Amino acid sequence: MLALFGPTAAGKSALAHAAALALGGEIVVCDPFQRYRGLEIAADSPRPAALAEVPHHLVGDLSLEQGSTAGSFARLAHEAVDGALARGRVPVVAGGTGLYLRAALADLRFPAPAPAPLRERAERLAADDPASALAALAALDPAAAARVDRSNPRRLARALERVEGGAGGEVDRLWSAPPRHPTLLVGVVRPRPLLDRLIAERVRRELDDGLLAEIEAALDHPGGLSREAAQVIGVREALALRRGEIEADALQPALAARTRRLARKQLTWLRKTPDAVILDLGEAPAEAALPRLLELWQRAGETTEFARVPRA
RNA sequence: AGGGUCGUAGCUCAACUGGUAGAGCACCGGUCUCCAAAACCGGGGGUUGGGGGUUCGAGCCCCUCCGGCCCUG
Repeated sequence: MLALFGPTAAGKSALAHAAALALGGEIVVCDPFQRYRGLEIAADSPRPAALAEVPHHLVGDLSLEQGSTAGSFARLAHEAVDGALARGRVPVVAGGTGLYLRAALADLRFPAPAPAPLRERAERLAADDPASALAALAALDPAAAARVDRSNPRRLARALERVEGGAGGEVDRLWSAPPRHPTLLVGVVRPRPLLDRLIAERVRRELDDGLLAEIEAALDHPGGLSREAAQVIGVREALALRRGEIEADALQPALAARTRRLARKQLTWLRKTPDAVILDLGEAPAEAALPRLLELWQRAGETTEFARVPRA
C-alpha cells in the first residue's frame, strides 16, 4: 500500500491522484468529511474529473443526516484496500485525518458500538456529572478509569459506554497495531509560511466557489445534519454569521484560522507517526514531487525493511 | 487652528476611589481506538504610544510631544 498523510492544503490529494495514475492505483480517502454528499466544497472533495480518472473509495458515500464513526470507516476502508489488492491494483490510502489513516492501515479492533440508549446515558452523565461518571467507570473497570483522560467528557463517556456495554478493557492498539499490508507511509509537507498562504488561498477559493451557499443548504437539509457532518469547518462560522455574531468580512479570516489550527494538529500527529517518510514539496506544485515519490515506492519495494512492523 | 476624546499582548477589550497588568480569540506545543476538521491538556507573549513630572508607589494624576476619531471655525 501507498499511504499519504500530512497537513491540509499541502497537496496530498493531487499527489495521491498522480501516484494512482502512475501506479495503476485506487484511492482510499481517509477523511470523514469527504464522505458526505453536500459538503464537497467545505471538505475539498475530489472533483468529478478526478473521480472519473481514478477509482475512489469512501468519497460521497454518506448523506448529511447520516452519522459517521471511525469504526465503521475502518471496516469499509479495509474492504476497499483488500478489494483493490485483489484486483491487482495499488491501494493509495490518503487523507488528513490521523485516526482514520491509522484505522485504514492497521486493524485497530474497534469494539462493537454501544447501544444508543447506553451511549446517550453515558454522554449525559459525563457532561453533567463527570465525577459520578468517573466513579461508575472505576467501579466497573479500575484500570480503564485510571487510563482515561478524566477532564475530557467525551473520552470519559466513551470509556464508560464501553465497559457498561461489556466491551471490556481493550488494549491500546492505536500505535502498536501492525499494518495489515506492507505499506510505504509518506508524510507530505510544505514550509509552514507557504502552507499558511496556501490555506488562505484555499479558503478564498472555497468562498468564491460557493462555500456559504453549500453550508446554508446543508443546514436546511430536510433530514437534518448529523452531528458528525456539522463538525466540518464552515458550519460553526456560517451559524455565527447567521446569528449576527460575526461580520461577513470576518468569515475568511475565521475559516483560515481554524484551517491553520487543523494543519497544526495534523503536523503534531505526523510527528508522532512511526515510520513516516517525510516528503517536502517545497514551493513546487504537488505533482512535481511524483518522481521522488515513485523512487521511494521503488526503493521500498526492494527492501526487506519495507514489510517490517512499525514500532513495537 | 481651537475644543473634546481615545491610545494597554497580533486582534477585541478588562484592571474598585493611584498599590509593580488580566481575559477571550490568534499564535506555539502535547494527548489521542469508533463525534477526530472533534474533544481535552499545557505554553510563550505586553519597558500599558514617546518623553518628563508628582508620589513610598502611576495604566490610572499633571505637563509635553506623537497618532486616531469627533465637534467648531
